[in-house]
Amino acid sequence: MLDIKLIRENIDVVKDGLRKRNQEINLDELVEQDNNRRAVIADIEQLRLKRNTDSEKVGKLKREGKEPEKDLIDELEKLRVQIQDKEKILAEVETKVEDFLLRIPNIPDETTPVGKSDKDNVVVRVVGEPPKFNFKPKHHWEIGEKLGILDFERASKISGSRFALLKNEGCALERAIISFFLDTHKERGYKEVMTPYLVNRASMRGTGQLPKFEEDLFRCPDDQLYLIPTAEVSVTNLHRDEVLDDKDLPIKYASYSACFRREAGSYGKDTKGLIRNHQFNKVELVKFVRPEDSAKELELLTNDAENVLQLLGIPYRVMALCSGDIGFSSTKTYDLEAWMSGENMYREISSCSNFKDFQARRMNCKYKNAATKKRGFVHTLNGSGVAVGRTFATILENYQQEDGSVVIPEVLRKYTGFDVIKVKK
RNA sequence: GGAGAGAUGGCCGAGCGGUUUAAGGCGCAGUCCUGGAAAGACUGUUUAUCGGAAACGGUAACAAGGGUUCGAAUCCCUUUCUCUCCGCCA
Repeated sequence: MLDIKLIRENIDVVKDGLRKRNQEINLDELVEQDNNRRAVIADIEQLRLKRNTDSEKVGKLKREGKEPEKDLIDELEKLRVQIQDKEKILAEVETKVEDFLLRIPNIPDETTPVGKSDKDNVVVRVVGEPPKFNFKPKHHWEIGEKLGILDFERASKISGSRFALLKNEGCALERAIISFFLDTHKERGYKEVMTPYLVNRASMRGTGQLPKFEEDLFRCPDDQLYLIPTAEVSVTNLHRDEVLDDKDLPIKYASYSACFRREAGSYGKDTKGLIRNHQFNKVELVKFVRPEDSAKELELLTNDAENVLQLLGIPYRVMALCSGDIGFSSTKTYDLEAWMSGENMYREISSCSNFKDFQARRMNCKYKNAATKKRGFVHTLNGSGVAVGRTFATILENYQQEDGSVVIPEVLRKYTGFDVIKVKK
């Protein structure tokens, strides 16, 4: 959520930021609504002031054993009704302004490249070389089914399309990837948390999924709960409505979770394999930092995500997303794209973003500045560290052998207990 | 699912229609005292928002929302959460 004061005082800056996102939002209408809100508040406060002083008079008289005059009581009765009416109006106006604010995206950072679509994203660096094959590399779903570690047919029998079923060494490999990610991030100062997968509306609003992206979420309406699309939601909301201690910052969390996405609007895209499933595993990195540190912390967070790809020997590139392609809550995002030999292209495997105070304001998450003794909103960041199913897929595609077997990357072997997945005879 | 108890400031805890400006304590900060410290004394110590250059002042907040009342932390209703007991289930 943007600060209404920022919008009032620097409306051109905000308009400019939204223009870079190709967003048409009538901010003048919002300011008009907010003016109205302020006028109603001023009215109510005047009325309450009068009520408070006159009621005090009544109380004083009663304590002295005297009866207050009827005129005074009548006047107060009238005030009560007036205040009640105005309060109803205020509630409506406030809801209107808040709902408006909750649907405005964050404004892009100055360093975010300006552009319209993913075609305008900028390659920041390319790390590692795609492996060379003297045969035609297969897609991961072909490899996995042949090895008996992936079974999409039965997954769709059980649940439908866009679900995966892991079997045999596939299960061990998935668990190995998760453990490897968590252990590696913990060595770099992240604290591990395991959080609920079902969260309430307030949490979804806090990180920005609601109210605008309801149709992207799996819902349990009977219980007013939502399945998390990423651990970002539950981990970031750990500190909703809290005031953090300056000396504890930055706070860094690593969290494994299953993630659930309806993928509404992506019909026909990536229908095969592990790339775009309704349910998938992910290790997420989340940071709470001082505002002055967030730019630097985004670079470090991205490096931490890159680190696991480097250790796995997966070639990747870092993309700076352009203003038209960054997410609703983000000011700046780096995507890590892993090389997929079967598809002969780079695919997103991590997305690292700096939200600045956008989520913190929605969540009311503050910190007390030790030097100034003032409270302010923290900055939040997060990034995948990294997507587990997609890592599984890149390993199959990049480490496949001509005979159909898959070699396990060195760093995973102590977790899997085997160093190759062989084709069953 | 049933029955009951509860939710008050950073923390503990009183208050159960109007001098609450939320007692008292702990903690924290400052001043005095001291060679230094402890102890002691005194002073201060929430947040949001509006007005104001500031000092300061208004308004709101005692889990959340609604109601009763001239006036609600206090009475009534609903919801959420915590705890205890019973039942059911793993």
